[in-house]
Amino acid sequence: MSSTAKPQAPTPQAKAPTPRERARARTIADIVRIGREHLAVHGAAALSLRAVARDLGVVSSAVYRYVENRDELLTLLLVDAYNELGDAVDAAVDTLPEGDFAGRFHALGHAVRNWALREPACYALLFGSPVPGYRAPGERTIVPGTRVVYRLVRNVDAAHRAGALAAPAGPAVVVPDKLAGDLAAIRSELGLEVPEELVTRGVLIWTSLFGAVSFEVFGQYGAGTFAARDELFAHQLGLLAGIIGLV
Amino acid sequence: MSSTAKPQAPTPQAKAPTPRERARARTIADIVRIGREHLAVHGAAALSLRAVARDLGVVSSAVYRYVENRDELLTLLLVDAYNELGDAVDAAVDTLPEGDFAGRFHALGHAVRNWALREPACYALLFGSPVPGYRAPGERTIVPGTRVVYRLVRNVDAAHRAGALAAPAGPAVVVPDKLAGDLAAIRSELGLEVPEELVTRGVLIWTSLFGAVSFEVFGQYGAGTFAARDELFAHQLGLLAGIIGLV
DNA sequence: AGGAAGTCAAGAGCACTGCTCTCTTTTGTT
DNA sequence: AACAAAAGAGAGCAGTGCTCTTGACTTCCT
Repeated sequence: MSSTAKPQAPTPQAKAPTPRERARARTIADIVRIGREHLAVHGAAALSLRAVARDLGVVSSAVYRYVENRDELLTLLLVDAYNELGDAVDAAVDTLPEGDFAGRFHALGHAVRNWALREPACYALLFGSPVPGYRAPGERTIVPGTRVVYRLVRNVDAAHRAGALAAPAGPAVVVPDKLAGDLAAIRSELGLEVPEELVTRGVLIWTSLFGAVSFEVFGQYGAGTFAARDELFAHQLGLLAGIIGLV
Repeated sequence: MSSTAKPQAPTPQAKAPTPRERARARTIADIVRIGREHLAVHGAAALSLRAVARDLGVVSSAVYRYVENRDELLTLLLVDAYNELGDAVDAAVDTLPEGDFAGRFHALGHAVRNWALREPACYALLFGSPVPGYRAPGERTIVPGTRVVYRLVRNVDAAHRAGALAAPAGPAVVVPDKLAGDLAAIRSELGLEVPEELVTRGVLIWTSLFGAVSFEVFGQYGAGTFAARDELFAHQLGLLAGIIGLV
């Protein structure tokens, strides 16, 4: 369970949680816990409500008292995983002082990778191919799902404000007009001071970070091609840091 | 169907394909074609042999005469998709002259993205989360699965041999010893002349390319964040080209 | 205190899946 | 024409998501 998963208060008067509500919340938490175990063992697409019910010691239809259907259980697991990843990233980043922008970037990257290797099934649920027939409800997943990228771009923005960003490496590339509109919206929504051209570089290191992690978690590197995967990833992080001027 | 899918010749005397073998090969091709349609509509995990049998106009047990089980059908689809992607990349790259290394890199990137957007389910099968319980047989998938990355690194190597690679952008990053061993093996196996440090950059642009495509295909960009996705991708390709010195 | 309302577990049932088995029909070859 | 191999049909097993009904229990309000 994620530490930031708040106990939901569906009733208007959220003052006194009745014993019934307590028992209900506890059962739902058990379902999520068992669901995560099944997810880790069998994968997302093979997540079975009946199997969860068996492990819970209850008949399959009883689970539907707590979880509307299989999709809602997936949503619960999705939010839980997003928050766990966000917590891991926050904890790793907060270890370093605010001014150590490059160190914080590396800490963020390693935190993502370590969590992904520790929970490959959860990572696949978040960043792998979408589960067929399942559509994540944005109103419940957008906020936890954007924690990592927000943390990433805010770190870059803070480095820019502090004047700690080196001149971006590589030849200057012009930002086309249509793209500039999107970037302007992002900058204003997040209150960024970093210029547009660096926002695109931030997006690139974001997608590249997860691209590297996905290739490793999903087994695209093949069996014996890379034995030194820790070093490979650290090296790639260094290159990405250079792209955006985080030295 | 991929144009490079060779008709398999299981019999020792592969001289005269009997009418029975012809009919059998045709039926298998039909199964793969219908399987691809189902893959595109319902996704990989929901691929159903019974549904394929229905569309084939045959009872479910009959398809087991042609395909050993569901996993083997997945393998057939996997190889077919790998070859289709490889063909698309080859065709796009071969449009440009051999000496236009930067143009060929951009063509490769756009070919990957265009194919992925055209066949998102196939792309998810190749580069998304692994299908639970399915293990791709390496002896059948490694060769078609490495066509794109080989084409990518060979293009970089050719550019290096031609002296067309600019000095790599960004600060110099040392390659640790353990990683150097892996890189040496890759260089000798592929007969590369490009130095180790640039091989790591090649690996980075490889993973970054597919990271960007995956984020777009798998919907990680959210609903309305990026309206100018073509421009965003082209811009990212330009940045990646700069990483490796392809100007 | 007692009844109304709400909650929960259980079980049957429907339609679907992968896969195996047996039986019958088709088909190519001799 | 006869025969053997290949292919199709159908039943069946164990599993899935999900719905519906039934009975038991708890909580709350009058």
